[in-house]
Amino acid sequence: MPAPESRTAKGRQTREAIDRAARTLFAERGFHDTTLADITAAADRSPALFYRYYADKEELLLALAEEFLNDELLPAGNAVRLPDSPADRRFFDAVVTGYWRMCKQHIGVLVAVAQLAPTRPRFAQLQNRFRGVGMDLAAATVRHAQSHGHARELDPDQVGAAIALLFENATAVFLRPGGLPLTISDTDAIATLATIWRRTVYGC
Amino acid sequence: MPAPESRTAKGRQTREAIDRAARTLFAERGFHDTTLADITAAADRSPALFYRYYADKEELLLALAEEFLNDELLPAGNAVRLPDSPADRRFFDAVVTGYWRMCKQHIGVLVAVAQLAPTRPRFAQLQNRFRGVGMDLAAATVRHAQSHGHARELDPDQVGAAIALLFENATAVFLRPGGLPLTISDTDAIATLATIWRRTVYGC
Amino acid sequence: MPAPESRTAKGRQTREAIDRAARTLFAERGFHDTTLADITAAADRSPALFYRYYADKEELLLALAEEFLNDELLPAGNAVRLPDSPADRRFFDAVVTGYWRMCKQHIGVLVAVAQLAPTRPRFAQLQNRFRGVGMDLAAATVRHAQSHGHARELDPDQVGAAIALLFENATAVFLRPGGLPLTISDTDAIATLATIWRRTVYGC
Amino acid sequence: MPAPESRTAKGRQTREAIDRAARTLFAERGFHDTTLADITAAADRSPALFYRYYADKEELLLALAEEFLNDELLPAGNAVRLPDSPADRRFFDAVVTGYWRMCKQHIGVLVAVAQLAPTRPRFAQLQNRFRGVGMDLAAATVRHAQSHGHARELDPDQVGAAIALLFENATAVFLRPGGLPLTISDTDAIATLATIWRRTVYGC
DNA sequence: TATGAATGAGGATTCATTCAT
DNA sequence: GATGAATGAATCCTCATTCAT
Repeated sequence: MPAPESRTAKGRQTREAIDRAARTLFAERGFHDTTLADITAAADRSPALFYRYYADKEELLLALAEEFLNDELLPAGNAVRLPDSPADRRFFDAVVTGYWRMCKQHIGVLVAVAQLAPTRPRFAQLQNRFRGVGMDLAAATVRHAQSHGHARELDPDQVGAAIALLFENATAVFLRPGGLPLTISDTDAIATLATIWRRTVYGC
Repeated sequence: MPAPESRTAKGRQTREAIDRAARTLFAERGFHDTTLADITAAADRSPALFYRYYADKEELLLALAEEFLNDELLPAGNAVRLPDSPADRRFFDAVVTGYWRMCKQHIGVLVAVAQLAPTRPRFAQLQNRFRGVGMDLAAATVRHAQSHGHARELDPDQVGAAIALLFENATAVFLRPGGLPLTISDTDAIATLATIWRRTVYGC
Repeated sequence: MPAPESRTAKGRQTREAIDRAARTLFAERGFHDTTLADITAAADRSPALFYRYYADKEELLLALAEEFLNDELLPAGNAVRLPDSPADRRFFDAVVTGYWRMCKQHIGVLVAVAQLAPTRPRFAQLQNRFRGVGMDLAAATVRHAQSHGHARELDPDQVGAAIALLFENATAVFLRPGGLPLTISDTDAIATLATIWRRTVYGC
Repeated sequence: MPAPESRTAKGRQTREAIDRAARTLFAERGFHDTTLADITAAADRSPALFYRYYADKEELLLALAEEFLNDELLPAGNAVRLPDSPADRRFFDAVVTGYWRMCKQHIGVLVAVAQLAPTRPRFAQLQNRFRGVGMDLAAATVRHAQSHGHARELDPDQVGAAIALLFENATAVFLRPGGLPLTISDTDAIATLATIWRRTVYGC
């Protein structure tokens, strides 16, 4: 039923209005507390219209998430180089900053996916693809460091996974209002994450 | 309406049956996909009986979480000592192992709280109290290390928060089936977390 | 199941505690918003105990109403004399005062009966027996006046009914807090009712 | 959620079907014994549809009552003139007849409001607005009579209130089947009420 | 494409009432 | 006589989803 590529301009506008409304509402209320009626109302459209574009609410989230993953996260992940040396603080800062910015734009989608993942295998897999980007990158930095004589004792994959999970949760928590008692600026949060990553890999 | 401490033995049994059922189901299906009917059925009781013990599903979760926090997590947190030296790997392993074990018992509650926190302030606060335990401890290890000349550049509170978020997400993910593509044994997971913590604090 | 005359003293106490609680609660919240649990809790007894004394909530109300009717209203109604003359203001004042006082004690029962009467024939009949007392008396004053040359044009029964309905509603309204925008003292209310009755019958 | 004025004709029909069903059922069974399912079934609609038009059963009653009050009772009340003289029986008959007819159309609403008023402040206030119409009018006739030398001893407001309460109860009782043991035709009831009112004011 | 109206299925919740002790 | 525990049968209400236009 959903047209693969919505033909008319009007149709595209509607779809985008729905997407935008969903992203905002997911960020504010999470997945379960956002009803389809909320979304279509926020998009100034009729409830029935939703079904011209998506089969159901999960399909919508899936589409938003895939879009984020394929259009932003994966390309960004592939473009990353590895650090030149233990002293290359620029590398860690730059990567974390980029990651942070992207997540900030799509925090609603990330939160919604995280709410569904424990229950729906489909979303668990999706979430793992998100994680994979970070895991692979972090693991690569470990291997890279090891090839230069550092961090001998570390298991690259396990450490990579842990680093990715740290980042995932940190964005989810810091990027939402009221997430923590402690208020931390974006800059500080980024610096802290970069530091932990770096010290884990290089020990300094 | 729910008697503060159910008087009779029968009542206590029922309450525990409900609690047990809820813990299991929350772990399996999360909060939103567990209905009250599911819980009472799993506890082999009538749906109406639920309301003798809890006002609603959120109240139940709150009680389970408070119990975990007050009876296990906080006492354990208070009992922890600080590491003797950078070489005191025992310290980190022991603490992480203890934390891991406790979370494993209550993973359903942790998952459910995490699902509600983005939406319900009450649960966001509760979650922060959980986090607080880890944050304080991790921050203390940073300060302790600094007082011995290590980790000068770190902000103890921010690093403490990050470490706590790492642990929170790692337990949530590793302790559930299908959480990650990568399968990691409990021992390995514990070792990895302890290592990241230690290297962040002491750089080795 | 309910013992006709509760044997033991303890039993009588319990029954009276329940009756008292019901009267109070009916007055405060009406019949439908008073649950059996409310009543037994207010009586400091267990819910199950209720059924030793009454078959259900309606039976309880019925008993309270019958008691009021048979023990107070009917005897009082029978004891009334007729007015000596058009100038006998004492008569009307005294009768209305007595009626007012009795109703004040049992306003909860009256309100509850009034709430059920539109629906349950049993209570409609009961309500009519209450009304009958006033109707008969008022009709008698009309006939009495006519036998002395007054109020020729009036139909005694119809006027009696109307006067009774006036009194019924006036007590129901004035004897409950917030009943009317206008606040009227008991004395004034009584005087006004007596006056309307008298002027209707004697025209002065 | 309920559109202010349902746009389409179909919507208006449905709303009216629900209103009609509610008026009938309230008249037959009162408020508490009429379920939403009863109403929607009588309106030949699905239960869920109710919530497109009203938030709940009380909101529905409120709307019906406001409509009656604002569209019929208040305009009629404002249009009334005062009696020319003590002999102006036409006045009293006409006013009472009009009132009687209006109430007859909406007896269900009146009964339902009366059932809720003892408990819900909102409905108590509403009921007082209904009463206000009669109270003001009756009080005005007293004042008018006093300005021509009659009824010196009466307090206009208190007598007005009492007359209004008489009418309120008389309609509630006579306009429902089985209300009284005594069967009285509409004409007789109207005549009796008019007479009591007139005699109270003018003494003849 | 778009919409207001309509619905079915399901979950939370309440309460009178009964049971076992 | 008394009680805490337990239950079945409603009822309200929500929401994703479909229909008719």
